[in-house]
Amino acid sequence: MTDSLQLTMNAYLPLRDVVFQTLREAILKGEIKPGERLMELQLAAKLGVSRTPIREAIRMLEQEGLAVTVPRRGAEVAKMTEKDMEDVLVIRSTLDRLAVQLACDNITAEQLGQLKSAQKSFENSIQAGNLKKLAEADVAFHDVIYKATGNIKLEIMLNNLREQMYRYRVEYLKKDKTYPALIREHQEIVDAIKGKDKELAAKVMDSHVLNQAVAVKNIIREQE
Amino acid sequence: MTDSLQLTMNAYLPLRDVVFQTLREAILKGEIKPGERLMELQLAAKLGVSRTPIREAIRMLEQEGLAVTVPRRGAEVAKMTEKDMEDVLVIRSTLDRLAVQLACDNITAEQLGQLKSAQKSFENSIQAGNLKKLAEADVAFHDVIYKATGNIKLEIMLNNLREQMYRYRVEYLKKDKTYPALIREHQEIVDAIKGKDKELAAKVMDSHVLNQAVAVKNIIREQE
DNA sequence: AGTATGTATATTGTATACAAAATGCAGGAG
DNA sequence: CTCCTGCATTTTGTATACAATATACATACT
Repeated sequence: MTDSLQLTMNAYLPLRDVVFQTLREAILKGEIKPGERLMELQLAAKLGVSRTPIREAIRMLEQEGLAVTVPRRGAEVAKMTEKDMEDVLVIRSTLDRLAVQLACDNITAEQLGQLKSAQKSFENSIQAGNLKKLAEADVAFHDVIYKATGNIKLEIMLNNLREQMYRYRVEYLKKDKTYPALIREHQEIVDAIKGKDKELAAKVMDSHVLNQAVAVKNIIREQE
Repeated sequence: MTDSLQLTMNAYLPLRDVVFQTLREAILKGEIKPGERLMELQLAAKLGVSRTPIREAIRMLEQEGLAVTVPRRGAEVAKMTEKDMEDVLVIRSTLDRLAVQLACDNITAEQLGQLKSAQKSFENSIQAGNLKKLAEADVAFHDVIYKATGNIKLEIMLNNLREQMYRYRVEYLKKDKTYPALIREHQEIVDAIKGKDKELAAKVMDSHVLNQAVAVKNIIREQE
């Protein structure tokens, strides 16, 4: 784990929420690794709070699938096996298809603009070789689509599913050099949504997600 | 709320888990109603534990979508609007289709047997006019299918989605007298799975879920 | 009468204290 | 040398104490 996890004491949010966000970020960025233990006293000391908000944050991480706890032994960052990832990908591919189809129906002009600019920023990040920006732009791209569905529960679920892959996906973006393919796929998605062609959109999104499956599973296999 | 919520002090589970299960049950059964506040001190007194496990249980309920909390005001049982229910149903219908198709591929002989006996018990409950048993049999029926997918994450998600409808669904089972249709639908699903006809299974499951949509939404509309 | 303000009370937020279980290690028996 | 046992330490589980905020009601002012 990084030595100094720091709380960004923003607004007047309950500490549990701040702790939750902090730990979540740290896990997703890989600063705390799968299998690493989440010890309350240690975290409390590191973050300068008491155990209570730490414990509540852990309960929340648990329900998000980012942590696993064994009674009387405590929590650790959830590991994902290849099978887990496969399971998640099957679900995600199904729901992503649904999402993009709903987006075809419900997307607003403003959101379409956001989608295009996310796509632009994705391309730029690749040219600039900026991986952090690249990942962010990719998240933004899909976020616009999720929001455009008009189905908040779906948005939350898809964000959660994406989250579970994210740690591994960052590695994949580093390794996989088929960026042109990614750009093309994104562009096809934009076009399909713009043309409100639900069938096409679903098809393209499906292969977009499935393309990642192989790569991400390779990453996991290496780690096992 | 019921006056005496009681803890079933089973094994040596952490209290937070016992509290969580207890509250969850109470919410699903309608013993604690949507919009009702979940006050820590009150619940702690009622269940004979301190506030700490109550708080942790609430954090878990929150992530399951069964409770909503406003900082500095506390938690209450989540209300569902008609729109919420529509959103959930869209997702559930998609994932139920997926589930039944996966089940066609992966179901074991034993599970097929369980499916048939769940179906039997469903019919018997209707004849006996036992609503509690009826609801349980229905849950069991779908549970077998979820388990048969071999995709644990999917199983968890579908259980969660079902859970969110459950409170309203109980009412619907009381009102809606189209039991023969339900039996027929279940039988069609069993047959499709037995014949490993994925297309048919998906189609039947889809209409099965969608049939409930109208009824459940009516219940909600009445309550609003 | 209506609004504003202050105060009491209820309730959540956070920290800490104490209890119980798990873990690791040392020392001894075989 | 290996395995078992028991103690010390760590860590979680639960309860409680204290702080801060929100809520409700009463009172005063316009």
